[in-house]
Amino acid sequence: MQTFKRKIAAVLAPHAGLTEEKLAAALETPPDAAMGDLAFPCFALAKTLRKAPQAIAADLAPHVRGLDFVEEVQVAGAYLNVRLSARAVASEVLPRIRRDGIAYGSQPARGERVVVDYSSPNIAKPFSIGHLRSTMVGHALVEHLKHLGYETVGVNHLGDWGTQFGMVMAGFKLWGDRPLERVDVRYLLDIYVRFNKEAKDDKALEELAREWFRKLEGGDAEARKLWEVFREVSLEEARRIYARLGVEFQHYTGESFYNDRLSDTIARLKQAGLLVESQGAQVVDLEAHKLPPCLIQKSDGATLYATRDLSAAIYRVETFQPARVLYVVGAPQKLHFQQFFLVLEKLDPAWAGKFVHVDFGHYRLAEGKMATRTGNVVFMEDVLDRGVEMARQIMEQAQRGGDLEEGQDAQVCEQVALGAIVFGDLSNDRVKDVVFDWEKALDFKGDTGPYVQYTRARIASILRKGGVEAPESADWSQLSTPEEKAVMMLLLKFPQTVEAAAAALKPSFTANYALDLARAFGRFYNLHPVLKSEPAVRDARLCLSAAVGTVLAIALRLLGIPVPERM
RNA sequence: GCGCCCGUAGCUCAAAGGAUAGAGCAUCGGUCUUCGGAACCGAGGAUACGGGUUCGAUUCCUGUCGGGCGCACCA
Repeated sequence: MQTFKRKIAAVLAPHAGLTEEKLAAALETPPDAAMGDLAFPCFALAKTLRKAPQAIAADLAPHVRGLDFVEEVQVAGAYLNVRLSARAVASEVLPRIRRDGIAYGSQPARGERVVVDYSSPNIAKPFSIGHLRSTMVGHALVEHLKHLGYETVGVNHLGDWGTQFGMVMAGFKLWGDRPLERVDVRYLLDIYVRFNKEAKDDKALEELAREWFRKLEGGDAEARKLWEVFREVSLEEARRIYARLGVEFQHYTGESFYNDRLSDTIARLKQAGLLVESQGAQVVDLEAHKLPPCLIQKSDGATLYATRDLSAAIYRVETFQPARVLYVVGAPQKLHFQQFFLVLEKLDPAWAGKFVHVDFGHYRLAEGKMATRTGNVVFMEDVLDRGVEMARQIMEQAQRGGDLEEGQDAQVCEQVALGAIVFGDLSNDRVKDVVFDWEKALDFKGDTGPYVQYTRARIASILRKGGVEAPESADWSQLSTPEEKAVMMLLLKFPQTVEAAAAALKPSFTANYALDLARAFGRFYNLHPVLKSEPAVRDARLCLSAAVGTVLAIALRLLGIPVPERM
């Protein structure tokens, strides 16, 4: 796409009084393919050229008309509409995808590192559907950034410290009826829920929880032992889920990791003259930014969330020397991030803009807020398991023509379930809240992950049945239908889509692109036979199909969704 | 009370300041002796409300209403 835009810009720029870069950037896609493939709106030039925009468009038209890849130029009002020749588009994009393969749309290493902090579940609580967004948005961003030449460091900032551990420890000591070796997360959850319930009427329990947490901080052997076991069994579940989701982290540095750095951080803040005392606590005043103060140290001397986050941020900058640090954390914590980013900036002005909060809307239940405390949660593992079950049902009903080999079913069901769940999560703009709905989360029809996977699997099937590799090249003039053209225009658009997704930190761009491409291909192959066409047409269509298969596979990979060959 | 986010079709969501606001689900009607029907085609149906900026606003600014979230010793 850039190639065509640049060439058009080169001939138009001198006559439009714009730089080539600006002109190329102004080129857009018309709303209807019948109008053309690229459009240049002339409104903005009316002032500088002191001419009616329609007249400008008419004046510019002849310059584009001469280009060899241009099939037709039309002036529609103030728009200059350009139709590219299908042959030119095909010879531009199909060989490139063939050559680049899964690297299509990628960029060379740029020697910049990005730390991505994502997933970060709270330990001692089960992994809920609420953790899916951070996990998959973070993973998708990592994949996008890698594709675009960044080096990424995935960090799982486990919530493995804090008073909630005090609650579980206190609860376990009070009611625990299992040996330590036999506790698992759900058992811990029961304790946690019961503790919260009883603490409502019994204030002494809260004090007990605080006391256990103090013991833990003080290095008490028993508290330490409990903490280690609770942490490990929770992590076990999380790792199981990450394995299913195909998510990996370079570092599992949780909050506890920073415990021995907290005093340094506080000293550093003090040295910078940022700490002031307020109501017995140590805070950084942010009045000048019209924000509430950032609490660093409690009146009893204990540290807080912000202290640990500051320590982690400093550690990351010093250890990884990243260009940016992304925090994929829910929108409710926005204020917290604003505050502690400002503190970082005060500590070192060069850090301004280095830290980014990638916020997202939360999952809610139709019945109300999701909260582990009340036991009002949907477990991630249940969603995955039910997804697999539903995939199996659909697979059994489907008339698939016996294309699946023995023993593949289980794996495919898992892959398709993931496709439904993960794609459903990523295809929506991350800033919006989501009301969790079983039917919607496990939808396999229409605008869904399975639809994209299905289209890709059908392409794989066609290529298998063809019994031949798609040829390296073909007579591109055979790709003459509007459906083929539409598909190719989308293929051309893929690289800029990935860039836009990475720039906006919104994997939903890529997800929606994948749907568009799958739909466009669906139209094409329902209307035009590939294998049954005459050899020249067949070869060209095989190339086109292979290219779509490649791009869909890349898109799915960028989203962290498996790509089944058959389903 | 103050602050942030979100209001688009019956429902769930799209839309790089651009042309006639697109999909899916659901509903109704079609394709089908098929390269695998988790498919394809068609129909109806929408920008919460009022100002402003702009040649042009779903998009930017502002006010109202509605929903969500947050606002000091939790994370």
